Amino acid sequence: MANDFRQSSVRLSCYSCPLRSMSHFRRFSEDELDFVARFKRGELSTDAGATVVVEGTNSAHLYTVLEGWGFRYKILEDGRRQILNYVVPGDLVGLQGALMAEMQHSVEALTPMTLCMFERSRLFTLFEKHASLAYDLTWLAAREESILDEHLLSIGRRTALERAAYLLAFLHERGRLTGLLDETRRYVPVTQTHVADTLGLSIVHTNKTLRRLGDRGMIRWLDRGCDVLDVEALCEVANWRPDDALVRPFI
Amino acid sequence: MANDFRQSSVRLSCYSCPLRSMSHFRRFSEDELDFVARFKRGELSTDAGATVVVEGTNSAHLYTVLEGWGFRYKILEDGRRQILNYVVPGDLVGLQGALMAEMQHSVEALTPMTLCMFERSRLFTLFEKHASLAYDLTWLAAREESILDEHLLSIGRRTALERAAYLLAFLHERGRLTGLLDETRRYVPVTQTHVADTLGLSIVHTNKTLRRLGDRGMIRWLDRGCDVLDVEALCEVANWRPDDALVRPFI
DNA sequence: CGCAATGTTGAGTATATTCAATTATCGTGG
DNA sequence: CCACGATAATTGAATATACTCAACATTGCG
Repeated sequence: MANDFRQSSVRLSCYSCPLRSMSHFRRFSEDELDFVARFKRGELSTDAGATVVVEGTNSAHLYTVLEGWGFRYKILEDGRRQILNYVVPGDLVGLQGALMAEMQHSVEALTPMTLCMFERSRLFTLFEKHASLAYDLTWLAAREESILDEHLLSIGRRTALERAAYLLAFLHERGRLTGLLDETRRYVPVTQTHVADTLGLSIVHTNKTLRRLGDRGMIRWLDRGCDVLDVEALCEVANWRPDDALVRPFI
Repeated sequence: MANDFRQSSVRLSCYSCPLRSMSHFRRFSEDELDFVARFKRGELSTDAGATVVVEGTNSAHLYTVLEGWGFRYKILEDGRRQILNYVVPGDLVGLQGALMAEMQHSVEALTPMTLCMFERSRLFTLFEKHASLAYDLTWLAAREESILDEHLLSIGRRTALERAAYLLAFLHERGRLTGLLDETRRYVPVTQTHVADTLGLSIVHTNKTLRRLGDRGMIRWLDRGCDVLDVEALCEVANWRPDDALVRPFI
């Protein structure tokens, strides 16, 4: 439950970064790759359940997710928790802390994770020397913003069933694009408590709502997660279409 | 109700921009100011109720708010609307459209507004020539993200009363920092429908909730808006503290 | 003046929460 | 190996919260 970090034994070189070979991420020039390789300062491996970033602190580091699922959240004083968004390979973790005074949210691993670590103090150099990478950073921030917009629409105006359908379709899509899910691996690793804390519902009502999606054959709930059986149907219920941007930046 | 744009007769020079004299916004170097002055392509003046940006379109422009209040929103096919955030002087409008394929939300004016217009096509030049301004752009995107995080926490996990208190404290704080509100002008220009669509509540329930805040002497509802009488008390109810960052970037 | 938008209120209904109890699964230690 | 506790999922019942419907008051504007 507490922080549980392992020092990775094998360290990946940016030159052979497995994410770069995926069609979903944009190609780098040799120049950009050289810079990022020098920007990188290490790797962080965590167990499932580990807290990677703590609200109110200010880490000297900035991360990119290499492997695994995680989530960002905030809690109120009395313990009420709201999950803000999920992180998957290619996502930045800790940009806020790098730009502002301190982190305004925490990040926890859903599965074992590997993160690529960068020196916060060298971020401004990136802006000075590599406009294209700076542009990508802003792109990533703008995309996070548009995801949060959709989440707000969901929690604020969709019904419980629509919200649940949206969330699972959304997670399935993110997992699919980043190589975490495919035709055979369709297991989204969240508990019903995570779903409840994302949708702004109680666990009991979340359970009943997920059951309804299961009854309609759209998902199959297993222990600590579910298989997404029919993404199209989920999108239909939620009245949502995934963003069809083909390539995305990645630092 | 429809788009209603006026061509401004008097056009402000960036060198005498009224926002720059405010302590809330960071100072520019002469170099930066020169660039922004050339980046600027015009001004947009709108009436209250005008739609400045339409979801699904892709304007050739990017804006900075100079005067007035506005809001960003999304709607579902059947008309359900969710207000995502409010815009005040110094806020960027249309960054998403400038970076991604198209706008994922609309923007509407709450009061008459003046916006400073920039050429989208020249955005990349900003990244190439002015790292400090690019950094500011990313900072603004990250801050928008952290505001949306707080909104999500609010809609997802706060009670109706807490949500309403948070929203009014939040709007009052934003207005105060950007010169829209002060000791004498404390009128926040939103209808109860706007509040409802921001908080994810019905108008009827919003009305009853606002009345409770009024009964406790924290606000006084007027026609199409309210006076915020006791921000401290609102913050207390919401269990929220405004961000105490002193200066912020502004392009 | 009359319409349109906004704000208000009460009543009945629907949705979602809390409380409480039960089952299943997994890993740990005896 | 099995008992045990911890976490997760499930279910029913009572209650609270929020929504819809409907009617009416108020204001500003053409």
